[in-house]
Amino acid sequence: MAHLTTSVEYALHGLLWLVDSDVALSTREIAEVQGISPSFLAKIFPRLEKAGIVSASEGVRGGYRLARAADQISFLDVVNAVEGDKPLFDCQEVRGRCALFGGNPPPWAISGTCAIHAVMIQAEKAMRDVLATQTLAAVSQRFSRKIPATYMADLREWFGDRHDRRTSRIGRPRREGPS
Amino acid sequence: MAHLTTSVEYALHGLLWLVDSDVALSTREIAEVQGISPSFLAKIFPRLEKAGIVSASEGVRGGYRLARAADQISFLDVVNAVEGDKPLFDCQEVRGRCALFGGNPPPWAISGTCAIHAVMIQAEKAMRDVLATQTLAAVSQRFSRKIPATYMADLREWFGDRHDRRTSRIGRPRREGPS
DNA sequence: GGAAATCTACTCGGATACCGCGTGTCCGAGTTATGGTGG
DNA sequence: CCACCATAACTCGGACACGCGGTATCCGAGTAGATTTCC
Repeated sequence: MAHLTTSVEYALHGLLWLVDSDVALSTREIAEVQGISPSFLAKIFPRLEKAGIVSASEGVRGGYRLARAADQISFLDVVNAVEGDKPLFDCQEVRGRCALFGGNPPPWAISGTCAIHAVMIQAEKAMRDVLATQTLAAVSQRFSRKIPATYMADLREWFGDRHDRRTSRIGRPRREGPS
Repeated sequence: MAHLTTSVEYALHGLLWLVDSDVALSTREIAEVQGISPSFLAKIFPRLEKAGIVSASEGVRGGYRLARAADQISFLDVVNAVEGDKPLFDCQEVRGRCALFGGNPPPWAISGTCAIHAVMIQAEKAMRDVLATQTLAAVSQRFSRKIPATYMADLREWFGDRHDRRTSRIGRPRREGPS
């Protein structure tokens, strides 16, 4: 398992579907069009909503939309929302455990940040800076440049069919018994 | 658990003890002076040796020394040695799983690197670049500036006592039976 | 025809299981230096 | 006096247990929208 988890990857891929969509998409739709687990994606999106990245609408034809413009959503926003800005390195404070201190480390040994920790913080900041510069809009644009027109049409059809099938069964009570 | 693990932290702290040492230090000594698990540290140092960061000498008074100058050992070297340059992000290739492809993604969809993956690679590179700039010598120097002279003397005594006790018992067969 | 009931699909939240990996311990094998022992 | 042996401490390597957290599934509760039913 890497530090940037699969959850983040699924969230980002899912969000890209919302960039150009004018209707709300349910987690099930997003999951199934990508061939990933609907149950798992349904656990990720609430975190994005709590972070204000997407807004949810309930009920039939409910789903998620982007809560703000795609160029205002950075990769860092998504990572923090899904993982809760988990640190890259958690210092065990080895400094203060030196045998000579006997459990009572002197102030000079534990003041400030650990020299090793400081390097790691710097490395983490460099990583996060890169994530902060990349937005959903930029990546979406970069990606849509590769897509052939026929694929776009097929996608529209796929979502259209799904949408029709969804609403056509709403509210129709069962005529007869089970099976 | 973070991406830069406790093993890396222990390795770095351990290596710092070797920077200014003219004798080889055993993993047990290094672990006990720092108050960490000797068994665990003994599992980490062989990796550093395999990577050519330290050199081991066997037998009594054996132990580890730095295999090259401390300013030629970067944090990145240590991280790679201990963790085996585990990627920050492992792409699940969601691109090719789109439902429209039906298991056979077209070449345009899976050629090149995934747009999301590319961002992560860039972020990882930024992190590794920082780690590559920091050397053991630099951090050791930064740290030794904080250490009072009395502490240095105490340390020398601690290692001296240990060394004497170690050699004074070598080769002396038990005079009497157990206990 | 309009209001209420019904049904469906959705989001939300929690409970649960699985599994890989990092942490930590333990033990046996092989190696080296030291000091005692026997020729 | 010298060669040999026993001992202690070390590295090396693997086996093993433990626990945490990420992945993944399932289910119940509450909600919104469309249709049918009833007055």
